[in-house]
Amino acid sequence: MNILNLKIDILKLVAHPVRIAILNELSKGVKCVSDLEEFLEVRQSNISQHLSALRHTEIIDYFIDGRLRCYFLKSPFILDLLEIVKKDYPEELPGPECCPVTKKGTYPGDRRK
Amino acid sequence: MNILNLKIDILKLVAHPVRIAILNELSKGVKCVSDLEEFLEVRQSNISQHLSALRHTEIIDYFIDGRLRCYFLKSPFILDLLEIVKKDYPEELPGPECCPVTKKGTYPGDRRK
DNA sequence: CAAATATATTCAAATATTCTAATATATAAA
DNA sequence: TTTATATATTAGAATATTTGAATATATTTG
Repeated sequence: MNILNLKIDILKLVAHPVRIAILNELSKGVKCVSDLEEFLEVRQSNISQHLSALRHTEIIDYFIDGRLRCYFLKSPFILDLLEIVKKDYPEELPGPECCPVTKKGTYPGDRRK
Repeated sequence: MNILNLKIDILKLVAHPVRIAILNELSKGVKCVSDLEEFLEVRQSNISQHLSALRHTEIIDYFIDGRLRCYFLKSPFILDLLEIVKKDYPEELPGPECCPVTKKGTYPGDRRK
């Protein structure tokens, strides 16, 4: 698998409310599954399923302390991603000038005869 | 819809090889659908479907020149996203110290008795 | 060792996504 | 005004994702 496709798989995983909440929590530090259960309103097995998916893409890893599995973030890409997800974007991009009512404008390429 | 869910929907859309290729192309400038057809190996109707999805989430917009629809990027979030997708991440995050073989470590929270 | 706790896995149903084929629409050219 | 070109929409099949329920596994405690 090439790098782009790997990133696409990661984006797909992050694009889920429960998984993004898990990742956001792990970005603050090590958490065990019970910690996550405390603030996620989904069943335990479902949390484990999401953690499993995140593990398989090497986004997270864990160590064991007794019967606790302690998860932590492994991917620096995720930190950058979480950051722009939290960032506020009040403005649209400037964009090419075109009439906002008729949506008419001039194509800049060479396809026009 | 709140801001987080909007961003999640956007991530879901970006997490697709054809759509990310389209967005990457639009990040370089205005392109009409035929321009996109030229380097995407999918059928025209499929490209239109992807463009439609991107329009509905307000990621892109278009203007019309004759029979050409000229698409352009509207969302600054996408520019930041494309940038980190292209960025190289050679290192893993440092992570908590734990034995890489046994995966044993010490839970930092207060759940341990 | 038995019971309790923490977590993972499997399976199946429900739901969502993706793609192709067919067709529709709008503009321009002949 | 017929025809060609550019693009969009719809419908349906194929595929993938998500979740809950049930169950399995490992560790600790009594």
